Amino acid sequence: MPKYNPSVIEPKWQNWWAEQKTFRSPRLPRGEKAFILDMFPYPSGDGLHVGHPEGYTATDIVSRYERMRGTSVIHPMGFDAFGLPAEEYAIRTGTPPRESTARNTATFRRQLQMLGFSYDWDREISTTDPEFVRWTQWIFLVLYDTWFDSHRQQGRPISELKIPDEIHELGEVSVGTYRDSHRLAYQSEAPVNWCPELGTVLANEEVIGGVSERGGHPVIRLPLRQWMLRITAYADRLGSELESLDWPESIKKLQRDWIGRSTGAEVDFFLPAQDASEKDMNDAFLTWKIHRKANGYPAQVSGDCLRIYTTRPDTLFGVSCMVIAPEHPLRGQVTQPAQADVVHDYCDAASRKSDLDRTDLSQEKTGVFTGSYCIHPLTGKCVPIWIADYVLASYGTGAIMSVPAHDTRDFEFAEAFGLRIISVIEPNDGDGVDAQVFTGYGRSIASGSYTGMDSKAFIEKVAADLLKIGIGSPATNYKLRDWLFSRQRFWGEPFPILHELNELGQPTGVVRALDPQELPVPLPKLSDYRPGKTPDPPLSRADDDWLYVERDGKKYRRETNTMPQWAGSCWYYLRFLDPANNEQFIDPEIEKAWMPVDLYVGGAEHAVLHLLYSRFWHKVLYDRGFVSTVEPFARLVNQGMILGEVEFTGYRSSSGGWVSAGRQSSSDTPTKVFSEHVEKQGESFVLRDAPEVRVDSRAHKMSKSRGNVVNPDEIVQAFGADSLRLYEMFMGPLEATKPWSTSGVGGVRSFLDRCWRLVVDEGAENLQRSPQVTEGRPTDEQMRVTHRMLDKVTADIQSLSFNTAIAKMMEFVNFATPLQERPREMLSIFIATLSPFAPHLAEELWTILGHDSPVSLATWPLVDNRWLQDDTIEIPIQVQGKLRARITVPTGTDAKQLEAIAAAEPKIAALIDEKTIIKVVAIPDRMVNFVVKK
RNA sequence: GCCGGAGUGGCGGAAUGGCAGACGCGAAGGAUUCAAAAUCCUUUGCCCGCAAGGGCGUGUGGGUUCAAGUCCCACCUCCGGUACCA
Repeated sequence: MPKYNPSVIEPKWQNWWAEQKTFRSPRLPRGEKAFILDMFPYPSGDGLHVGHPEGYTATDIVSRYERMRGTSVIHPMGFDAFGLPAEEYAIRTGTPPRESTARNTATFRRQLQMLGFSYDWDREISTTDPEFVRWTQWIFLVLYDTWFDSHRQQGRPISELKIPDEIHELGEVSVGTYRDSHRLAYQSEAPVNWCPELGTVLANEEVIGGVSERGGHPVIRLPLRQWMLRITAYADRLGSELESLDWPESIKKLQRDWIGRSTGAEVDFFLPAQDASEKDMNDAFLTWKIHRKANGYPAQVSGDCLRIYTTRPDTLFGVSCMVIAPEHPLRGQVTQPAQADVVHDYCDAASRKSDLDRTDLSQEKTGVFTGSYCIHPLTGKCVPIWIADYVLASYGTGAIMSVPAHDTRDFEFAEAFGLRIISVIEPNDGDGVDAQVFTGYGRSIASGSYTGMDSKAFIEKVAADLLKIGIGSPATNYKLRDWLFSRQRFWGEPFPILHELNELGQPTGVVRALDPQELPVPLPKLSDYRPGKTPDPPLSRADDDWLYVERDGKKYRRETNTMPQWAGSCWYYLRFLDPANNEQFIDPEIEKAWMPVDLYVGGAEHAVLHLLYSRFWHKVLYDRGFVSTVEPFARLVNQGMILGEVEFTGYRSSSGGWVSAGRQSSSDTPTKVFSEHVEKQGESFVLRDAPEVRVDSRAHKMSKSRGNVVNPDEIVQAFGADSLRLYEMFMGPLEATKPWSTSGVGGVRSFLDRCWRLVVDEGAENLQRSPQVTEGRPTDEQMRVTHRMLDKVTADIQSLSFNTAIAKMMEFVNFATPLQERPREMLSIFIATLSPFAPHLAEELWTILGHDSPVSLATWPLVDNRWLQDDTIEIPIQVQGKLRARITVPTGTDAKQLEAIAAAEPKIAALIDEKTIIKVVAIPDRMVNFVVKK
């Protein structure tokens, strides 16, 4: 009784593929190439999740299909093993990260291999391999050695940075400082996001709503020396070069919004001596204006004015006050003695607020008056200066002009402190008139010589006017901040950087990059690798042997921060192409031949992290001539999330009775209800035994705490890898979020059983071909069904519509199962078509059908178009757009004939009899519609 | 609040503006079996009807069209993301 037994045939073919190196890719592609890439996983301690195989199966199907079409395919896999998840696991289980990572990686590798993915395992990489780390560090040196030429919009070697004469004159140290201030990798001492719970600082992108993206821990602001990457230099290109990419629009938009380019104007407000008389103030203001007109708008602000950034210079006449951030550099200068105490208290409180507090309390605007005034450059009027924490120091100039009539936040601020609200824009035609605050564009009122102008024209003109008199300038700003690139954790790449020490062992502030030949810098051996409660990195506890080095007679201390999780993933795709190269990070010939990535599949959660960071690195490598493409990932597809099985939830009150869903309060306990106790009533589900009680029906995210996590190992054991692969593709569109259903896996398993029985004689003693498999020619009908299936599956693979491809193959099996004679030729086409989806079963059946070489290397069957057409076709006939009858006509029957045949159809004839036909729409091979007069 | 995405049978889901519900799950019936499992076959959107047949149906309300799940306008609900960026 040879039944379909995946637990035998799956390992058998996996071993065979591994031994034969069936999926090895050539060094260079021959003919067409396809670089098909998955987002490589973090080998966490929990093993593979059913979400992983979804994208991996999709790319595997495409890879196998492309290979069968004769394309040179590179389809690699590796592990992103540095970083917090692995390290947290290591700490939790008390094992050194390298050991736990090795173990977790082994589990992931085993699970991936168990699913029969056609990776070229000879190209496997891990970001933690010293050889990989070496090149990650090398790229850091490239970043360190690059400055951004904003005129050319290009990164260039630091040696090509022109040193201004006045800097030269100041000597070596100043030249060094000048260079350092232009490098793409630089150190900065600024308030950063410190997460005490994780024991590290985090990048902006890793902080969401004031808490850490990973773990949801609170984050506070702390000034610290950190390594930064100047991603903001590339902001324009990261935005504009998205255009050409075949990515989901939603992801492009997410990136554009994150970059957050805005245009507007900078305006300087004159800051007079506060104790001067009104006349002196006016004189000083006039002198200042004359000076500005003569010398133009200065690039650097001096202390005699307050510079603000606004996107709406057309509201300049509606200013009621200036607001500066608590951390603004002019804070001390503008704070009058009488206000010093309140200002100090306010700013002190603001600095100690966590980001979470700042956002949480966002409803109520707070602030303090400084006691100072500045002078409006166009009206000459005095404007009070306030401090408020709703203004961010890190954006624009850290100061704004507050226009309560036309900005919601300014309005709230003005309301809270009773400030004047001056309306300067009238809506054009009643849009938004009833709102308290009008933030739209319209016609200017009470705006001096600009009164009556259209907002947009105003914006252009005033920016130009201000530039002419040296008081303002058009300006562009970005929400994107420079990338905080260092972490106070153990499990990451050490920086290839040395800090010079003086005779006393104190850092001199001079930094020295290692030579490429000195790489990799290994991680030191530590007995305690846990993060500290303070920002002092674990690496600072390393032995002196590691920590201190001597070069050219000078003593140095190594950088003890490590790189963040994202470093390795920024460039791993390149290393896959040339994983063993120990001369260079990649051979340019290989890079040119394989790049860019033709299909990149992964989760949407990386939309602004990994995908933005790696694009940035890639552009730097491109500018420096190390890679040949501007963008790394030509086509991106996000697979949707797989939720847990649908659950019904009822609510029980404290007295034990049921509470209808929607009416429950937080004191009622959610209770799981089994589906057999539930029925549908109208729009909602209710308890079968108590129909007045509604229950919620919903699939939830898989999580350990909910206990709805599906383990791929168990599914493979119960149904086989081919069933898991097929089910995940059959659930619905790749990009959709969809709930898991174990009985659905059973469904595709029985489909595979049916495939097996098409070929194998289950009644026989031994494994042998079913006697119903014949050598004869397929009938015309069989050819039609087979080629139509093939045609549909081929098209669906190309559009990644795997669910409908599988449905079509199921239809084929439904057709073929009752056949008493099943030509081998027909079955061979089917098995070849099935093979990218269920490769193990396909290999086995292919062999049983008598083929010598594996189906994985077979040629994708060619669609014969003559089988796609029928001789006759059934056509719906409508009257008044309603389906009334069907007729069968020869394919290609023209409209006139079609109309005649349709009108003659008895039922139609009865319906249109004695009625006036106004119009007949007859479309050959489609439909006929009679429009009649009532 | 803002930005995405989605609302189609009991469920997952199909449908170049042209026969709504392909395919699968579940359910019901039958064949096979001593019996069960497995397998095979049939039915399965809702309502009226013994039937033939008819009516109603893609979140709601309008519109465009000979024809709308699909296009346009307004709204509702759910899911996901995001939060003072001037």
